[in-house]
Amino acid sequence: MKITMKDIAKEANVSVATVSHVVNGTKHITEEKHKRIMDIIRKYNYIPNSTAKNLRKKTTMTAGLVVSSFPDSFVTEMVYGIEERAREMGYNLLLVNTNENRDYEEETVNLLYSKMVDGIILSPTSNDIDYLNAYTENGFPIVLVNRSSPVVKNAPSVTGDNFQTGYDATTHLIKHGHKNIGFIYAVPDVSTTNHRIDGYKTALAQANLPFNEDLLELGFATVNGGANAVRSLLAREKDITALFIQNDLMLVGVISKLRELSIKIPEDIALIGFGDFASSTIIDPPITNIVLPPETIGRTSFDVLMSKINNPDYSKHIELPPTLIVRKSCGC
Amino acid sequence: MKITMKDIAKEANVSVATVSHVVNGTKHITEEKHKRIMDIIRKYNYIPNSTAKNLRKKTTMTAGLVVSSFPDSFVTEMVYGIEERAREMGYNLLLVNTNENRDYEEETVNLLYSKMVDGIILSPTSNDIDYLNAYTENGFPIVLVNRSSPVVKNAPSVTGDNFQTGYDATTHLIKHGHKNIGFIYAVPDVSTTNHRIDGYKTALAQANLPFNEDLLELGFATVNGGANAVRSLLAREKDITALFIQNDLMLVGVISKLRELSIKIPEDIALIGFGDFASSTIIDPPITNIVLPPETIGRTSFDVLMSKINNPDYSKHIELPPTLIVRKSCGC
DNA sequence: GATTTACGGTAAATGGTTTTACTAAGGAGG
DNA sequence: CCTCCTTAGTAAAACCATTTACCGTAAATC
Repeated sequence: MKITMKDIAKEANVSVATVSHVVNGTKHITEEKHKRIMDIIRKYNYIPNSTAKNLRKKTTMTAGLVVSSFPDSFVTEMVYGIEERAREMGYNLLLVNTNENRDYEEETVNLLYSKMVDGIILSPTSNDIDYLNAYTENGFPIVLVNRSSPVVKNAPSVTGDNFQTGYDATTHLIKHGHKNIGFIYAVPDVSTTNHRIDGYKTALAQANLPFNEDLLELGFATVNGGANAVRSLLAREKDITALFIQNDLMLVGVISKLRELSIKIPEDIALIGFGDFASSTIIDPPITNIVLPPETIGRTSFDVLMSKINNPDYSKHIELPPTLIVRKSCGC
Repeated sequence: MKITMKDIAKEANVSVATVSHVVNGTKHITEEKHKRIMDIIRKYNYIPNSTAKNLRKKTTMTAGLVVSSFPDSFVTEMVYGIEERAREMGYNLLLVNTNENRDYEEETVNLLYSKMVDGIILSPTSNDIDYLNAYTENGFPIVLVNRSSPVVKNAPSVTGDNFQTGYDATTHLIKHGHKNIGFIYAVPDVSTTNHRIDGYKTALAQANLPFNEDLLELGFATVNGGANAVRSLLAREKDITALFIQNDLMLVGVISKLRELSIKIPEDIALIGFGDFASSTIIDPPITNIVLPPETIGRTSFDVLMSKINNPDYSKHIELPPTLIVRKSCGC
């Protein structure tokens, strides 16, 4: 049978209040009683019941973390950063992966709310998440991470600067003389993709190059997804000389497929990938990537959640800048 | 202000018990009252407080997941499997990464216990975890995953068959004529490493080859860690003709370093890696890996936790077999 | 017609803690 | 000696739900 504060109090011949004060140091208790109580606590290896404590204190020191595409490598690193920062701040994390399912996301937020988490860090499945406003407008702290959404009010966000990401990658390829740049992506209708496409378009426009919608290719975020995407893209658009690929797994598929088709990288088709994964350096040719800092995004988002919890008016949209890591696949 | 069952009851002119019965379907309530109550619940968007519920019911539908080396790719896939299975079973997961810190692991188990999780899935930092027995002997459900430990009683485990992993990889290299096989690993004093070394030794013994302790090299589980490990290993042992590397990041470092030293793979040194990561196929030469199924290990471990929760006597040690994925780096 | 049984509903206890408001006792100051 | 603080300790309320035990009433059974 589980031992409670009441049991300790009884054995020590004091009130539960006194035991509570000893446990939490909320009031000075005479040396003698303090020792007596502590001895009994240790004797029984008493561990206070946080659930009861949470109920009373209306706080759980737990945050919800809702991600949409675990275990994508970017998301994984981000989760790592969030978990680490949470741990440093004495918080625990309730992790849920929605697998890009919007309805399940909504259910999950409900569930986490009912579990009385102190706040939620959410990487939404889509832009269509106005259900969140019911929470945020009531002052429940929610911060958007990685992906943002224009429809939700009163929720700070921490993301990469995806416009700049699309812009920088595209501009770099344009500088190499490319005019027909394929854009391969994995998730439609989310800010990450949309903003990168905006950046892509803007870079083209600034170079007086036309935007061709057919150069955009959606695929699954897997190796095969990448292979299939590049196959159908190349079948449709013969003049492509460069590819900007938004996902590391897809990139592997793309490379396989290009080799299979005896298309040389970067001579025939230049490549820029997204996200710095370890083997980029040892692939032939070494891959040029544009990267955003997932761990920093994660850590920052937790800090923002803390700010939001402590100050309901807190409202910032933080965008972290990308870095282009130039190697050989872009033709440099 | 948060709305409670009491508020609903008041507005509906019924007792809280009745509201509870409507919410949980625990008793039949007349159509008319049922509707009246449900309408009010919807009107206020009432969400029951799980903390109060948990306190009363002594169960939280939440499990603790304590991993030691997130975001290692194997562990990440495993976490994915666990999370997915938990979700399917209506459970939530409290995720904590101990970063190979044994003391923090102990603290964490305490914390999770106090949070009244229904059980814990733990990937321990070391073999030295007898503190766990205080929990398991009291019937608190703990299952060990990925790594097991001989000192903890009454805790089922789900791991890969690491003995076989070490044995199969080594045997394969021996068949290619290799006699001096380096073994590069990242974590000392854990079952995964120890069992693989046992398998390595057994394979050597069966081939009447001597075991040389100096062929074992410990390094950090990073790209640089791999590069450093292979450098110091080769400086010490000139005759090495094959390497078995336990970690994908280290493998990348090893390949970089070997190329830097103009050592050809597999002609000069053959390679077997652990774990199937996507780019294995596009690296030159394609990497031969021995793999264990992290997602299945994860899913299974959650099922085992369910079994343990429902039956305190449940006690199984499940080991999943490895598969050798032969490509070119081993010289095949 | 007497006795069960079923049904709908509720009061109150319960879960384990925190926290407020109060008491009693001892000490200081005048 | 009286008053005023301070201090150590405690009783009880609060947190928000679930669940047991019970109470009428009406229907069913013999």
